[in-house]
Amino acid sequence: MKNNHPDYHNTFSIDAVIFGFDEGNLRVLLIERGEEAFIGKMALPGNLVMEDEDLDTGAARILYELTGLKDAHLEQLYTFGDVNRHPLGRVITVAYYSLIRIKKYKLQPKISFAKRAIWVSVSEIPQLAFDHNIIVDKALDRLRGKLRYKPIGFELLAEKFSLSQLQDLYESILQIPIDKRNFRKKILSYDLLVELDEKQQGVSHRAAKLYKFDKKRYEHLDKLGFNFEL
Amino acid sequence: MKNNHPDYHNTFSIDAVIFGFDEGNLRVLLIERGEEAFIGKMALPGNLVMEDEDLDTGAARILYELTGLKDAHLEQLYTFGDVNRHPLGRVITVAYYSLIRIKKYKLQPKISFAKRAIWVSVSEIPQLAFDHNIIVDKALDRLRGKLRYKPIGFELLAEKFSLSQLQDLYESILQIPIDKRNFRKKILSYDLLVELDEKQQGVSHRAAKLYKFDKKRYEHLDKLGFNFEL
DNA sequence: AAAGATAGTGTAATGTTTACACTAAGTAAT
DNA sequence: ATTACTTAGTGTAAACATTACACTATCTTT
Repeated sequence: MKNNHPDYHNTFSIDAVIFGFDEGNLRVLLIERGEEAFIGKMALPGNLVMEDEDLDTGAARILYELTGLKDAHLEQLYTFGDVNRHPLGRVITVAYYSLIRIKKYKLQPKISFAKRAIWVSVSEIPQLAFDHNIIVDKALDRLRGKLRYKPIGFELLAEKFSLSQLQDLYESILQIPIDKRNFRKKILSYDLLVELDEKQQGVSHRAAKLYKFDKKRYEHLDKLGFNFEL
Repeated sequence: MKNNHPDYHNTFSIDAVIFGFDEGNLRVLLIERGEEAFIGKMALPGNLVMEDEDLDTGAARILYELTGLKDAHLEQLYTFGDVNRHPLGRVITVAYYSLIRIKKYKLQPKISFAKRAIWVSVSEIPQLAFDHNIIVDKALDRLRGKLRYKPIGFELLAEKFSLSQLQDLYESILQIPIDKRNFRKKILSYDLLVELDEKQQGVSHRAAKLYKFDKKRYEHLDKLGFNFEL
């Protein structure tokens, strides 16, 4: 079962782990594969890289073709290169990951390589093609690690959010309870949130104030050596 | 200059950034290349991966062949895949890094691909072949980041070391001054160092007590959710 | 008007980090 | 054997950060 397919000789691919957050659930973007190997199985969006294409460029292209997503800020995660990870030959894959706002995008595969693209809660991920379950686990580890010391949670929320929504995100991704007063005190102390003149709409209880993340200010402080930590 | 060499068609390589520490200097292991491209230039130890070889296995093999080093604990760093990073064709490279005790190993290339292997202080790294300066910079960033929240400094020191040597290592890699009393208080508070019944030998001043790192205990605490931080 | 739901708020106790300077032990030179 | 030199080794008080903890405010629904 090794190196026996002409198109899969000594070549490389990209797979993307795209996280979203929705109704208190962390979700991953999966496609249903429309081609061999693993036709019909769920998998991460991924495909072969072209020969005249930088890795980062290829990652953006492949994500767009398979899901319709554009402009996600992809970061490299890890490279998986076990000899037998692909049944049709030697393919190493460079995994990327990204955090996006689910509602900002409409999923729509551009090529039949993906039959459809869907958001799946991380607690309900099925058995995936290739070693993709391992890749998702690695991405989850990275996300959890990074969430504690970089202000990246905002990328998963709507632009305007309440402090409770933010706390809910941290609690649900890190799987720890957080004290409400201490959470607010700490997150506000960094002075990275801008309080808006606006409240939640359409909730059947007291509406919360909305905030947005001051990215400019964070980047400024970051350069000065400031360290975020939740 | 692209994809015009039959051996370099759509293929991948591994490069290793091996750090050592010596006389207050952080050093990187470099080879002098004995083959094209960049013959005669200094470069990271690196070579093409074989088709029937896992990445991790290939990394260990290549490091051994080019430097004589065995059993270094290699960790994946990042994958570099710009189209034009290699002048003879499309080669993506998976970079690995490792921290080792310089004195534990004798450098001795096993194949002529490397004319010689030497330790170079990070402050004196020349212009290297390919994009290897960028790879070294990335490894340095990773090392500095990791040093703060994982007890990895010990891998660079002799098995038995004094607290001053350890402090010197932190100060010199992180390029910050550290208060001696606070440093000792903190590092000892983790209870990860075993005080030995032994002192420094052959120094022309008061000899320091020697310690060793209790790796077993660290791994145990790590599993329980303990977080090291300097 | 009452019940239900979530938002929003302060303080005291505990633990951590920081800043800071002298004595102890050994070697080398006279 | 005394002195000078070099690095090892040590404690405390003040500032700061973290934790634990419970009630009132605001809005909607009935």
